[in-house]
Amino acid sequence: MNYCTALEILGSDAPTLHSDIIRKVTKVINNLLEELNPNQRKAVETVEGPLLIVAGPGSGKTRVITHRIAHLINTCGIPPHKIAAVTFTNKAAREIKERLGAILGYSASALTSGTFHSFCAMILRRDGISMGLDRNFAIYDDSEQVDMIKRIMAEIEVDPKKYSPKAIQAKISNAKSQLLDPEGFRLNKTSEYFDEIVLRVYERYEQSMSRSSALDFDDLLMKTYQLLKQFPQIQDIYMNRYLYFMIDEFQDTNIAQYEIAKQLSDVSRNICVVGDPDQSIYSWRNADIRNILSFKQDYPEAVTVALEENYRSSKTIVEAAKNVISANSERVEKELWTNNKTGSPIIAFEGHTEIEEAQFVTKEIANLTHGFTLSEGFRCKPGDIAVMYRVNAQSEALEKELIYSGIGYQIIGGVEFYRRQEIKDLTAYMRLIVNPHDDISLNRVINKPTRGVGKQTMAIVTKSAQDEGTSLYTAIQSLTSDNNIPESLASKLSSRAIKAITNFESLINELRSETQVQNLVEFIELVKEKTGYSKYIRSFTERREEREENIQAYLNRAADFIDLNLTDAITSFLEHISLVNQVDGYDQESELVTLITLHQAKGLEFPVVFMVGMNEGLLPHIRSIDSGDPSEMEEERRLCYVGMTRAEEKLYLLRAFKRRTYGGSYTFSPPSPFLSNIPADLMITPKPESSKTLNYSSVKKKLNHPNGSNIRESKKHLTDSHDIFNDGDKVMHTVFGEGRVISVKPSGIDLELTVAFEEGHGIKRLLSSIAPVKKIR
DNA sequence: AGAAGCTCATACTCG
DNA sequence: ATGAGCTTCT
Repeated sequence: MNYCTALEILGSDAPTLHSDIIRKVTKVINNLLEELNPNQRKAVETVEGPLLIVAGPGSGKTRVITHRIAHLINTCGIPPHKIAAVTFTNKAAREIKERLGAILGYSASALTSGTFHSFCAMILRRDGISMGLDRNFAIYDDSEQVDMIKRIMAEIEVDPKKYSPKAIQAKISNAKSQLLDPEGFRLNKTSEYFDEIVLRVYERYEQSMSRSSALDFDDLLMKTYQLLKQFPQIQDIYMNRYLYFMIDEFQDTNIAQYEIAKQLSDVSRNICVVGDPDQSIYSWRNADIRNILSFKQDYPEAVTVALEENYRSSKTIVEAAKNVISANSERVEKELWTNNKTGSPIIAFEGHTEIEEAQFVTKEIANLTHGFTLSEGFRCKPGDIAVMYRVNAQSEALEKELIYSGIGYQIIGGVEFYRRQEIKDLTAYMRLIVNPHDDISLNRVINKPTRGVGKQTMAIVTKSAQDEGTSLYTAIQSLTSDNNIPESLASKLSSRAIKAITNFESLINELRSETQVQNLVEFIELVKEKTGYSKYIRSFTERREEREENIQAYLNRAADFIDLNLTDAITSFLEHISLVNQVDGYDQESELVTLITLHQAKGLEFPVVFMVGMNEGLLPHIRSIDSGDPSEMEEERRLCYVGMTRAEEKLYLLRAFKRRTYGGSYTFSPPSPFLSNIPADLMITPKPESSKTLNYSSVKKKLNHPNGSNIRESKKHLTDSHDIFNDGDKVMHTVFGEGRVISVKPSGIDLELTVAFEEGHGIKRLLSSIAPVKKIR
């Protein structure tokens, strides 16, 4: 391998800066020089027959996967197109291809790599027609699934207040993940009445989805399974196509995914699964950890290789993470060790509120990137730092502080781009053009902008579609055709309404037969104009710029598909919209601090990791606590483990003494119980400085006036002559012992203190003049 | 038909 | 705090 080859491999995204080139090339060459340890080598060289690789965090899993594929191609002479590697994210798939290219010296584009969902979508677009699927099927995400369920509940008169549509969606999704169609669900359901309701909805749901030529995420899997099962000749094609099948993140696959993998490797039995039970964090998405046990049963001859040496993290971090995960009881004991140096201690800090927590993060980031830090000598770039949290809402306080301090960040997820209103609207138009029977999309845009198609009209159209068992589009067609019989539902429509829906029908048909424009971007522009959506957006006063920016960003993304012919471009673009996930947007080369949820952080690594919200109620999340299900608590612990093991050199575990729940009041927030599993000698706790609390309104001021003065307000709760009590003060009560002040508010001439006491005394309200309470330290 | 205003439940992790 | 979904007003 020389520089020239390396540059070729870097291909289209080749950096322009010389130093960047040197850095990238050095990286590529280093990959080649990487040595495999004996177990890694065994995993790479075991190519025939079933193989289970149990890979701890940072144990070189991706390296093993790519080297194994390279070994198959280079040493065993297997053509790349005979190999499939299924990963958890599209990003991971891309990474495998890139790294493989670096090893091989040429791009192995013939290799099939992607997520299960994209892999299945491909199979269904190609061969689903055998089972009656429309080639142009729409893919519904969970919110569209819920929309559909609500429609059905209205139709069969089930009260959505009594039975939550979301809960029904979850049940249906769960059934599908286990390959249970409505009949299968009927045989497996409990005797609870709720299950009876779910069954009724499920049956009708399937009909409506089919009328809309739509598949949900679970359908992509279940229909693929059914297709391969019902049509052995199709299974044959794929079975012989993929002689080597690899699954990454196996601990987070569901039953349907595993069954498909088995179908595809039925002949060769060359199935290699890679996973770590300790990093299983998606059971709520129906991932089934039992797949690992099933694998051993289904393939008794399977070779198991354990990768236990961690190359990623310091001894301190590995030790701490091990102690946290060891407290799980539903767990197979597993080794994890590292030869890395001890490194710096974990830094634990409790902020007074989440704002102070965020301030600590911000200040520490500034220190780290400028060379002055709590642990001496450590320096890094903003791009080396990630801040991780349990729920997206936690990013708010962080963002405000980061903006305030002028630190650039990239946020992964949040309100996902493709889930924004205007983006969904435009996408609905695009989908409707490809597949006019898509009821959910039609419903979404038929009156956006307003076209005189109101609730009344849609109720009649819907009724007609239900009566005839057709899509809304078909119903509109028949209601607007000349030869409808007088006593039909059409007679209930005013001539104005008939005209309105006729116009919409022609609009869609016109766009469907559009042949003037040649590329996707021009086409979307055309759709925007012809549907009146452009004008509609301009008519907004609220968030107008943001909406327009979003649409511009949409067009920019569409530009990636500009080289394809229009039909292919639309299909690929829509597929992309449905199947990309949030982590796919993560830019590894970015020089910005990364804000990310713990779930999304799986598979990533950073020199410096801040985990914020190490509080009971957040991690573990209150829902898992409330569920009373011990296995949910264990999953929260695994989530904590995943977060900790992302860190290479420095790990911060931060919490807040009290947190704002939502919008309103603050609640006392105990430390996460997981913290107590970390040996004290691995952690240091910096003393909080005399803190000035930056409140939100001052940040807002700052944001609105970027050149305005640096207003930092300190929040004082006390103005009169009593003893000074502030939020966060430690106090001693003669009966309840030590506690901490949560809030202080005036009560007449007195002060009412809300104090959280230790040792089970809980939260008490006290009057400062009466209660035997004294400030300590 | 459609906008404005109201109440009410809802508030995690996501391909 | 926010939005879905309902009611009322124009």
